[in-house]
Amino acid sequence: MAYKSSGGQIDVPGFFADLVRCETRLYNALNDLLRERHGIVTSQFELLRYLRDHPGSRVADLAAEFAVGVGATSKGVDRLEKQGRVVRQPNPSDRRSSLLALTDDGSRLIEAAEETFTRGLAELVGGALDDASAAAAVHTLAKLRSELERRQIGMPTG
Amino acid sequence: MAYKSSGGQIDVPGFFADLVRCETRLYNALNDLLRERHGIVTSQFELLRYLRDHPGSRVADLAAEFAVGVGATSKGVDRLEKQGRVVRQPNPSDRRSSLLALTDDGSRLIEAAEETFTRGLAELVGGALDDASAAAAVHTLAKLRSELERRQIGMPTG
DNA sequence: TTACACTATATGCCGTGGCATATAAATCAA
DNA sequence: TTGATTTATATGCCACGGCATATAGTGTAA
Repeated sequence: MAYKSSGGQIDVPGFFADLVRCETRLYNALNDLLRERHGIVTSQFELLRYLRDHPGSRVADLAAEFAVGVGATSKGVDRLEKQGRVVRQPNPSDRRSSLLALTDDGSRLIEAAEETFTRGLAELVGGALDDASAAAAVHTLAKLRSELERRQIGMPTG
Repeated sequence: MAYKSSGGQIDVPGFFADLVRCETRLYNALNDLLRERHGIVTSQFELLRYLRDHPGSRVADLAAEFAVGVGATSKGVDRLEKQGRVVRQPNPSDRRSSLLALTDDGSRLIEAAEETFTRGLAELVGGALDDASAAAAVHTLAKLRSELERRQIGMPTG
């Protein structure tokens, strides 16, 4: 296990490897669950959930939140719009952009999918977050995230 | 920040969101660094490093390590082989598979790239892993990873 | 108003991964 | 040994993201 190196210093590459492997496996497993029961994948789940919680967002807002390129985000919205789950509404104060919102169908979908997501994730993570270190781990990851966001690290070009 | 919910229980969905966002941004930033200086991306870096540390691995070993489909892994090896960084050697005990190894060029590349990777990552993560919670976070993530691997969670179909 | 820079989004081409399938080889049953 | 099953990898088609570029709209300065 990647924990500490001999000197007691943190093994940062080992931490990164663990981070990536956990993310990959959880994402894959949640994809399977959500695809089977609701016909969406995790990235779409996250996008829909964000729109539910932040109606009227623009493409650029989604791109910044998820650290994904604006072009890719636009295409992702296209797909959800084509499926009738999201609508682009004209932005009265800037005609270059649209304000995004869920359709009724999208709203129903996200409510059902969130149930699947929350339960599934809890089961996947299981007891691994129950020990004394877990709260500290959650705190550290939140801190790392906000530092990366503050420094705008890892934002794709377009 | 996703830390704890009001009841003191861990906010697992919040933890997952932070995990994914950290992974995305770090991966993106490391892609930029490695692409600019060595012409590879992070997934290729990880594959080359694994082959350096586990020479004679097969495609299936890489797929299991990275929780990536076997087909995708095969294609990834194709690309690195085409670039002259990896070779497929006949497996004397099973002619269906090949034993993979780095070329001299691949060896030189991974040594140089590891320097970039390690320094870059340390700089990206910065002080976010220096506080008292950090060791606990590293420990928790390692534990979660080994649990997911033990339960074979998130392994793609093919 | 007109010209020019800037911004927000959309689109095209490419690389990469998932999944289904094909193929070859190994293993097993008889 | 032969035929059936399983295993390991490779390949084809599709979904999706990065990056470069195109297009439309905004803001600014003359």
